Amino acid sequence: MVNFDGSMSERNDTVNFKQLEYFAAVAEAGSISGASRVLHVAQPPISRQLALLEDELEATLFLRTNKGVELTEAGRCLYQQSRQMLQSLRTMADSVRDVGAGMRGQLKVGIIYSDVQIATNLLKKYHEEFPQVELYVRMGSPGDLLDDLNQGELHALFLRGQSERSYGLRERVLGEDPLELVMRAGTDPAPGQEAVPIQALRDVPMCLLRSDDLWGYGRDLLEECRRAGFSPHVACHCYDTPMEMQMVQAGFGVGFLPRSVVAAHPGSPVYTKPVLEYAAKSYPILVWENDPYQAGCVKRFLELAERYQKKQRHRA
Amino acid sequence: MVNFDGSMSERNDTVNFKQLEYFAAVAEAGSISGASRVLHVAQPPISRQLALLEDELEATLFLRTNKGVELTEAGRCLYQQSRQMLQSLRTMADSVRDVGAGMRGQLKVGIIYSDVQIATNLLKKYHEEFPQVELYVRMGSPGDLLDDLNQGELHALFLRGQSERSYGLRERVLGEDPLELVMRAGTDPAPGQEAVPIQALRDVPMCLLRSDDLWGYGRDLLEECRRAGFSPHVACHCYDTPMEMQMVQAGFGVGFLPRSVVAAHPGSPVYTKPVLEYAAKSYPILVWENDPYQAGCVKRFLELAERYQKKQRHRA
DNA sequence: ATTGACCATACCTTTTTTATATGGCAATTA
DNA sequence: TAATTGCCATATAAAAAAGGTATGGTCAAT
Repeated sequence: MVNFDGSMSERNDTVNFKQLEYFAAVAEAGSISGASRVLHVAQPPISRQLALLEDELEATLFLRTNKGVELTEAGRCLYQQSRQMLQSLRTMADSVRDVGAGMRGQLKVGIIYSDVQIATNLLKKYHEEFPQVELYVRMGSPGDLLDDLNQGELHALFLRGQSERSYGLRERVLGEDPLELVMRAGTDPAPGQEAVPIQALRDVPMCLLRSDDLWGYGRDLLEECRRAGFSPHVACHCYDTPMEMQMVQAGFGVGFLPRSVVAAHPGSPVYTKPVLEYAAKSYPILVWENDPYQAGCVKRFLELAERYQKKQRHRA
Repeated sequence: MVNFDGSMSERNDTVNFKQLEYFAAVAEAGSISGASRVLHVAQPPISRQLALLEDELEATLFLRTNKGVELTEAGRCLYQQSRQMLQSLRTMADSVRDVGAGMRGQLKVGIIYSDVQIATNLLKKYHEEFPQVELYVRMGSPGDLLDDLNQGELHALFLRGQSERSYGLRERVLGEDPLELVMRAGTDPAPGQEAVPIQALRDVPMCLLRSDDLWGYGRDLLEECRRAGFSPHVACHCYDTPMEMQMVQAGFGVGFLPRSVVAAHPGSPVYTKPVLEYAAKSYPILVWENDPYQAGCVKRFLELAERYQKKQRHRA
């Protein structure tokens, strides 16, 4: 059949994967009828698709003999390449499926210093379940991390919340952690005692997180002191938690931090004591964007966090 | 539509090339309707193929918004890979087309020493016209080369034929070359003369190709000498032409070779003279298998050889 | 409130693919 | 020599897939 413009009326405008599959099966079976048995497809369709492929490629791919077919040079050239191609097609499909299911992908989380322990615990569990997901972790101040979250550079943050305080985002409380005074021998305001009476802080220099960021652990303590009739001297305003630890350790004064932060430094000369009259708590929370369409691996991570929290609650 | 076993009745069993093309177009256009304008296909079919692809890959590839679509993580994963895939599919098709047309592939030829010049001339022309074909050339004795040809390790041979002698294969005479005596000053049987009378060979030692191979150039000369009433002394039977050249040059005796072989060594002390009464000729021939199905590049080469021969004939 | 741009669905038509039936060819077998 | 067998190609009708048109829903901008 020839069109009025002289061109053959084959409307097969590009090579089809099905044709490549048939072709490869024929090449491997050594005959069309053999391939038809393998593919569970009748012989004529394969014959036809092969002919279409040959038309499309303007080359004879097989020598037809009376006991099968044999690859020509062009056929061998196609066979080598089509095997790779079919292979990478399957690989591609699998990897997309994995990404869709959250088995593969990228998970980017931000962590504040106080949450390093709980975050790494949770991420460890996550990694055991989804080892193919690439983890990106960064540490920073709550403000910086929230900026990155808003710009979509991070998927979730480990922060601290004051009970029900909210960031206008989705969040989940992961646990609780008493806030305690941090000190070392020599700066202990109540040596030998289990807890420190708040009045003992009256003339003690303090090292606190600056409270002009989102909030520092010290702000509520200072307010509590004012209610108790005095305003302690803040010897040092720290921009971050590890620095506060260092200053306390260096003897600048008494700090005020979640107990777990100090507990994470076994062997350190620094230790904590509660304030006798003031049982404040800090809540590690996981914060994420209120995106109705999260990447699969982020979903899986948030689900894991939910299970984790449920378990913690039952334990308590 | 759900089958009785609970599975969805989608019969789309593998990713389709067309689906990838549509997908890539949508990703690039940023909207389905945009892609439909680019592809000259209505919007609903693209929408449908996209849905099929998403079903097949068990992943949402695009976020549908009211002003277009946006790639999800799985979509980005697919896009990166599908671009490469589409690209290499086209490359593959082109390369197969090239092989089919004889523009690309492998051409393996065997050459006997006497034919080096004519062979390299012809191969040079071929290479200029088909620079992408990889050439494989080997030199050897006619017997070895014919073995390789029969085993399919070589596509064509440059040999010498005695006028109408045949190898049971296809062959084409490429030219003609007078057979002459080879000598140097000191072994010249007729110094100062243009041609050597055959009787002058009576007591001259000769260096000839051994004649137990397919045939040596010397065999017919020896017969001619016997007809002339004498049998010359063969000082040295040479297994190959270059060795004969060396022996002649070393002064072992007089050789008998195609003139062009000696002419290819300008500056050599060796030169040729015809036998006065005996004007034998050697014919460079191209020999190939009588294969009804030659690789494209071999066909092109044989066609070139035909044109070359025609031109030579016209010239003569 | 209306319009416009977009995507999804329903439905019908066209194209493509498949399966069945059949014929030709070459090699093996009776 | 004739028959059989296994192979591929072609013709044709049925099934499947893809395309086109019409239409409805949603959201944002007018």
